Amino acid sequence: MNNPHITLADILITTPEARRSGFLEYALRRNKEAVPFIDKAKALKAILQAHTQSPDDILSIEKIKESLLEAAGVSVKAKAHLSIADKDRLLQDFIDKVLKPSGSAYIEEMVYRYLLTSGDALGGKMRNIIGSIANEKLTRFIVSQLQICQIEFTYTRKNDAFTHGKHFTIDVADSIKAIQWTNGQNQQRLLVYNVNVPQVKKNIDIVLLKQAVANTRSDPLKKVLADEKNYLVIGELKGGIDPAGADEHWKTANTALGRVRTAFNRQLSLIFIGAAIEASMAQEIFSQYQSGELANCANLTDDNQLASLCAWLIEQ
Amino acid sequence: MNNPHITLADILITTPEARRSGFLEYALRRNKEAVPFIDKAKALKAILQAHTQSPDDILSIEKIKESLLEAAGVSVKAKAHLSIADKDRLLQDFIDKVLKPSGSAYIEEMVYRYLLTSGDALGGKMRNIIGSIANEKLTRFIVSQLQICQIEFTYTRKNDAFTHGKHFTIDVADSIKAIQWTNGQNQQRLLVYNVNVPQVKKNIDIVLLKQAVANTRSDPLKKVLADEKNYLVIGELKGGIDPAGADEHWKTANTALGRVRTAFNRQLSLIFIGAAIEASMAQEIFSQYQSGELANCANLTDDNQLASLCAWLIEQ
DNA sequence: TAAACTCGAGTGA
DNA sequence: ATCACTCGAGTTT
Repeated sequence: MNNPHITLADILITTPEARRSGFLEYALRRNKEAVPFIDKAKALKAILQAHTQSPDDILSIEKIKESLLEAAGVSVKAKAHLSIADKDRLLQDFIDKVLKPSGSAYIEEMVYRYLLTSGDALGGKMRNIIGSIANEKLTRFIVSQLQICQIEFTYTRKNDAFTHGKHFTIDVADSIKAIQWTNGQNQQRLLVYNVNVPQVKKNIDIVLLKQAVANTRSDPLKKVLADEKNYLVIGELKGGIDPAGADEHWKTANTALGRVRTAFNRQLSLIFIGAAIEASMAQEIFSQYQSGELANCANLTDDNQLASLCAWLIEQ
Repeated sequence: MNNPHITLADILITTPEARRSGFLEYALRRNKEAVPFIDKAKALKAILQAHTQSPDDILSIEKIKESLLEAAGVSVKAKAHLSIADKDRLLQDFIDKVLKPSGSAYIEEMVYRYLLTSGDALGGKMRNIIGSIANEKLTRFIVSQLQICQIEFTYTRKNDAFTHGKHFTIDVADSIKAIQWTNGQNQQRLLVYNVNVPQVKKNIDIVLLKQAVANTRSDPLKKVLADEKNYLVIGELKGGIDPAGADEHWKTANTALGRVRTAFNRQLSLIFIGAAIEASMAQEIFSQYQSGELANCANLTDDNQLASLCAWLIEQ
């Protein structure tokens, strides 16, 4: 029982207040992220007003072809899977069946449709942002623990060389790829985020290794990752606050952790950190924690739980 | 090896052509579903034009308060988790920081923002539709098998009484909740979709039982579901075509199936049907199929695989 | 209401 | 290009 704050399953459950606060932050951030999408829609409108008199003119403006496709309901993701013929058909259908019947309102119709697709895109973007905010919060707590314990550390953004921890500021926390330190027993420790673990051929959110590397560019790190003896901790982090997604994403995490258990011949510590934890999954998580299948766990919205987990992590 | 079409893992992999076709269908359907969202935006614009002269007038129009909140970036889902104070704050911020600075373009700004949120909503709606289309396809293949085998069956839409299969038409396939028949060995069979299995306290996509019920209203069905001896097959169905979601959703399905294995004291047949199957997960699925952990499996986009699975299913 | 279902919009390695 | 990560927009029971 490595986390003194996890004494029973119910403690893991996310409070309504944490949920409220999470959704509020989400709405505020979403409004900020909406601006460029709104701007692009306005720019599209301006181009259409300046360069078209009727729907038939639209196809001839090369620079808005992609926007036209998006207005026709095709996401950037979907585009990659469609053939040229599919896209041409969708465009022509869109012009004939949607824009032309709108008469003189064809510009408004196209911009409105474009915004619908943009809204879906904004939603996708937000989901990624929420994930990296969770990562950032974990980083802040780990760094705080290192500082409290007066452990010197280095960190790297992207795949650059390591910078001394004394240069660490809150504004770099969102781009940290790896942190390195020497623990109380004078052992090298390397924490890497979102890295492909070759033993499972899958990316893992949190990986703690017992080797130092000069940088996280492919080769030196790959060599360390290749040897399963170098692994200390592997963890899954789920930053989403939506209770409706809680069990869904825990099921995903659970299979991901199961794959690690199967792939590694030696036992290593597995951890789970989630922001949306509901009663039923709290039982499963706690049960795995009690049996040792999970070495540690925490609710990301509970500072005490998270701090305890980080304190444990840097001591491994 | 219950499915003669599943001879090796790679056969389960979704073809690029099936993917292309899936994304094309998706785009066409999305454009149809977009219409009411576009209409609501136009209606909102009309109300704003008719009843407001400036952003300050908006709050006084009670009937557009929810739309205003959505324009302010709050989804219907998020609304449920926010306090009145949160929502008031978001509304006021939206008016002060977004609409007022737009000057005379405040109506356009509000409608554009509303459309962004609507686009996310449309995306959510589409995801549900894709799921029910998959269910519908499975129903059509099962009914076809029953018809081919000249097995009489009854079906129920929603939770009504059962209707004789001779009344079955393609247009009801999307609302079938359960199908009942008597198999070759004169045994009662009941197939139910999306039903809560009390042994795991979770909903399961596909459940085959060996009891008949008069209707699928709570009580008679609940009694059958309560006794684990009545279960023959439990299955997960994943209708999504996006390869990026394939492993994600297989991981979810895998934990769901794992929960069933753990919860049931007797062995029962577990099956998996997915539309997006990638190489790596195909190996895992096939491996479970070979070991018997999965009794059957199929790629939803492959008619032969699906028909074979359905032929096996109605013989159980 | 609570709980957990639907799945692809992004992203990056 | 390939693969598999981010998570909440809907929905139902």
